[in-house]
Amino acid sequence: MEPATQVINLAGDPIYARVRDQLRQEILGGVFAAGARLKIADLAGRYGVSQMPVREALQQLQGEGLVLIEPNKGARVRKVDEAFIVNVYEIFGALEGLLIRRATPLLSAADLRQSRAIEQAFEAAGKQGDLDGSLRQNQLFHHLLYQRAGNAEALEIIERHWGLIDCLRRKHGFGPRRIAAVIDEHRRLLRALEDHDAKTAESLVRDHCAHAREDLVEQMRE
Amino acid sequence: MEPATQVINLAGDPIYARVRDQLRQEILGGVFAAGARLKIADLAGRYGVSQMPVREALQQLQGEGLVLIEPNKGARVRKVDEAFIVNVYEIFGALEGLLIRRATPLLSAADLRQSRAIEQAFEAAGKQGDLDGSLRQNQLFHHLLYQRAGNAEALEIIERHWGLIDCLRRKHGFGPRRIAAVIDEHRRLLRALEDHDAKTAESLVRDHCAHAREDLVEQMRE
DNA sequence: AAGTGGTCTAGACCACCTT
DNA sequence: AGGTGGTCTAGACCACTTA
Repeated sequence: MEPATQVINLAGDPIYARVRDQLRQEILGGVFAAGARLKIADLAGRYGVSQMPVREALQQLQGEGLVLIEPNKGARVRKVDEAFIVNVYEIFGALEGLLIRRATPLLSAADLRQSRAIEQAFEAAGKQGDLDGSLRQNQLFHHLLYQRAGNAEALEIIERHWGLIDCLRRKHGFGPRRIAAVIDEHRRLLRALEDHDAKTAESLVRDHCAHAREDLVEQMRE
Repeated sequence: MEPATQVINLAGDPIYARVRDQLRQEILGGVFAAGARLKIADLAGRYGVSQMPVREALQQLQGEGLVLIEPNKGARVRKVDEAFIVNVYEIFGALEGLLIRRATPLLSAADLRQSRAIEQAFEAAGKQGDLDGSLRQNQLFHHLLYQRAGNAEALEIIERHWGLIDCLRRKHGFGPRRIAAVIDEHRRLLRALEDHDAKTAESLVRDHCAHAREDLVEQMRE
């Protein structure tokens, strides 16, 4: 437990953010068993910080669904198994479907042009096997479109869980044919958006989420 | 600003919970203007507590969408206007629709019996004009059904926003014919559930959310 | 260059569980 | 009653903004 990886404050962002990010990675990496107690004092010692930033990090991870806090009782690791991934992707499907449906009639020609540009950057990164670039461009692509729906609250919920899924993706990667499939799905989505066909766009996005989930679950099984 | 309502710790629950609940009520009650800075030191003084519980309360209210925090910048009140209410109810519609669809095939005879019993308690409270009882039974009714979907993460997101909507309901009440309409919608939902008709149940729940939103927005306009 | 206000630390306090 | 561990306080620290 004590071979702690010290948290160093290189950049100017708060310590609780670093603790949160590292703790997320360690939970997803299996350092803490499912259901294990996360004792604040232990974590504070482990990361070389005091208790408060740890508390804040735990609260934020609870918002992502990774951790469960009971008042006056403490925090536990929530099990990140297939059921959990399925749940998160079900939320994605429902909310991203909603957002794309609302966004479709509101997209300007400039929005569509920018989406195409980002999609091309995604394709370039994908073809080079640049996992990090792929994830970044992919998020940009979806974020731009969903933003136009004008539902900041729904977008926030999605983005809160996105970091978690990205973390798993970085660990497990994509399946051999998944990148090509994503490109195809993105292109079809762009076509539906250009036609202002909200219904098709919604069902494409829902399928997109379902396929992403299937691929991630499959990668995690290996 | 300083005629503070002291937070007293009557029961055994944490101070941050009380600060959170009172701050929520005050934000929704219009004590803090939309977009106003929420300075931690001010709030700490106002409630007679130190800064940390205020920070925690703000974090949780951010999870509900009521407050926006920027690291190293502070917290602001998010405007609770019609657009915000619409956004929250859109999230409800998407997620509750998902949960009832998943729950329908899994409901046991005992579940349905219990739902009917809660629904009858709701009707009794409604007919007596017991607003508090109505809200409580209504939440119990939905919670029981959604729980069976087995998506704890989605349920948590819904419940996190429920307190906020309840707070608005307590303030503005229901429209003259809304209680009767809710009873009708609940009964139709129960019938669909008994028929294990997930598709109908989902569309009933989505409509239910839309109608609830329309009524609340109308009540708030007065 | 000082001021404002968010963030962090150390330690006290207190709720809950065990004996 | 004692222990464990979550919660709270007071004040120091530091990031960001004004001039």
